[in-house]
Amino acid sequence: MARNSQAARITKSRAGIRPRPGRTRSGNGSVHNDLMNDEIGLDALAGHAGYAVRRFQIWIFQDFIRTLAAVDIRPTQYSVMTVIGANPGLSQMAVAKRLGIERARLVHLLDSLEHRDLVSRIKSATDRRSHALHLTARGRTALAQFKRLAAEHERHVAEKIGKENRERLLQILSAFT
Amino acid sequence: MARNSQAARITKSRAGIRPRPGRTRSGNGSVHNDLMNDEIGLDALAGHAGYAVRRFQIWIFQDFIRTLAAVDIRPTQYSVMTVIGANPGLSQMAVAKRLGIERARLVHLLDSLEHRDLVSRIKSATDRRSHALHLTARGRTALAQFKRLAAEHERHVAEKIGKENRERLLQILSAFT
DNA sequence: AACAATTGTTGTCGTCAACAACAATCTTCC
DNA sequence: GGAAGATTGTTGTTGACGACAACAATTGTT
Repeated sequence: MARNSQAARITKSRAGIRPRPGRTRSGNGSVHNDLMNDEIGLDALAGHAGYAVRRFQIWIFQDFIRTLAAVDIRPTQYSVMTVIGANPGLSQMAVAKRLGIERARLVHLLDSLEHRDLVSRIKSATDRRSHALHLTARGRTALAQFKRLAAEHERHVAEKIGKENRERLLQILSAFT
Repeated sequence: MARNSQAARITKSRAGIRPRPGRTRSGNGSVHNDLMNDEIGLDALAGHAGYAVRRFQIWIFQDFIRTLAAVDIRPTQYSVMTVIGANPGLSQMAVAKRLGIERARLVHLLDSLEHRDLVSRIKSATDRRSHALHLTARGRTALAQFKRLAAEHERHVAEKIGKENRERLLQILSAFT
């Protein structure tokens, strides 16, 4: 169903992070080509945190998606289930704020998870505007498996950048978690 | 022109990274609410590199966009101009590979930059399929200003996570640059 | 010369962030 | 107590972005 196909697509294009140019400059023998080696860079792109972070984020998400492809769970879905699992009864607003998701977006995410019988929206008795979010029984056992796979993904990260570097990175970015 | 309005939009919604919940759980007094404090978390979301990186990446891009809003340049546009500026004459394929962008996407990016007279596509004489990419005179002076603003953005990053942490992070992620 | 590969281009699809508008439902304040 | 304002979930739109597929023009290979 539409996401499986995408997961499959991503699984296909895989290997090292970026298809670093096997050969770089095409046949153009135009101006200013002082660097006759094969690397393009040395460019001023190094030293830009945003660029490195973006590339890393793409890599890490692709690995997450690939590692959890069998259960068809994407990072955002995982984070939603994790938060609900740890704090049953939260409203959609609360979950959205916690995860920095827009409540508009959460609607579709929950629709999907609810259709898969992983999460249930229970009408709150005290505030009839809001829904209390809970994992279903199936959702709870499923989440346990998701967490095992997520842990495997984290091991991939550690392999990629080093165990200590991963921990240092988590520490540096702890303010954003 | 369509992007200015978006930059303005982003500029508006601003402050600390995330609107951390002032009040958390809504009025629902439902099941399992063992934690009576105001924080939702303590959840298992800590320890997940991908989540922290995603949040950080969002923050850093928003700051970049905001800092360069006056010149209406987004991160991807900046990276394209930087690579072309450092390696004049590159083909679109070469730039796409270097930046991990699809060549299909680069077409629109270059269309935009070319319309703004920042970049020019010059038909290669040696390979008539490809275009040699160059900055225009206007593009060169513009890029110099962009780089000054980008440096200001980097200072924001350093303020946010600490100067040493920023450098450590750049070092950890250097493989992805 | 025939066939395969590459380059730029166009177009489609799905994800995602940001907004706006709306009905139903609290909350506040007079 | 009731009007005015705020909040919650929902629907829909826009734009940036990554992944793909198909195509014409051109180059490379055999």
